[in-house]
Amino acid sequence: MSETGDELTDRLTEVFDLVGPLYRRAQRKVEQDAPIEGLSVGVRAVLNMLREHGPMTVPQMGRDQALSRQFVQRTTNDAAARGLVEFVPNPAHKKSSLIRLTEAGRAAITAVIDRERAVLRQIGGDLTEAEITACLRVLSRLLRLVDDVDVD
Amino acid sequence: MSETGDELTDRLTEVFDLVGPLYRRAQRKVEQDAPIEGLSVGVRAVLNMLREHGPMTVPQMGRDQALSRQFVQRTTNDAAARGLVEFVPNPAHKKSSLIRLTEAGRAAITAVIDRERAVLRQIGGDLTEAEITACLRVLSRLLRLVDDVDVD
DNA sequence: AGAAAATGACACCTTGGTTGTCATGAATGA
DNA sequence: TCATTCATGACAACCAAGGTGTCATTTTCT
Repeated sequence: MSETGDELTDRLTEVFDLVGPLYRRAQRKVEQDAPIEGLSVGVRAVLNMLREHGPMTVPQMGRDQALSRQFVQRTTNDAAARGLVEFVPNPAHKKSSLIRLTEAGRAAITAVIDRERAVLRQIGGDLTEAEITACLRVLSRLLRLVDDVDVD
Repeated sequence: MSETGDELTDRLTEVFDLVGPLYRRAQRKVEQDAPIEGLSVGVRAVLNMLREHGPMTVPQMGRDQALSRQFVQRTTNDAAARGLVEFVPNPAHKKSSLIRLTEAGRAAITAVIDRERAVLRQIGGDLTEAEITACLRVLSRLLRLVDDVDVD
């Protein structure tokens, strides 16, 4: 094993290696948990964005999550077909309407999030505020690093 | 937004929300970076496991990364076809051979990792050892939490 | 007003990853 | 020891996440 760099870099690599398994297992966990509401991970992501940021347009969501515009579009249309979101006229843009959560959509995403939070809470006690803050900072930095990949 | 829980849980949710985009963008970054060596993310993962743990069997790798046995098998066969890994007889198990990096395989994965490390190093300076340690701890906890999902 | 960019619709494709089945080789317990 | 059960590998079918390409319409910019 060549000693090319500093210790920190090694540790960062470890972080990266953790993200993969975590993402995959979490995804399975979610889709194994969510079928009651029938939300795919895509729909879940859209609903969650709307829940946090309020109404947004499709391209906005795509940029926000580094997903292709078309993918978000499809997902959004799907969510709309299920009555989870609705298109409201965008004063600033005739063609590109704002996407807003319906009551059903809000109920669905809230239920999912609450269930996830319940699970998260079980382990939260063991971790300190500072640790989580640090984690967020590290992940944000990593995210910003790979952020220049532009899609669409 | 219902105030159902503690602050910590909220922050953990944030962590989770960061893992998704990070995984996706990193994956794209890797596959956009790695084509020189021609490694898919699957092959990359296999080679990296072998690089860190030494020779292992396919099922071992699957369990380690929470991937289905068959997926790892396919990926491994692919890697073998490209001469990146080789099957060495397993004294403890006639049917299940150990998978070992070839010289070419080691060279390939080393090159990839080194390039990644170079990128990582750019931002490493901004983060402290303690922060990364905390991040690793948090992610590990999360990983353990969703760990009971068994595949295959 | 005209050119360039943004949006939506639609179709196609790639690929990461799983599931199922079957045959064979390994472990286990009566 | 033998029968049963479990682990492994091969092969195929399948699914879903997500991207790409194209075209028509709408917006924006100069």
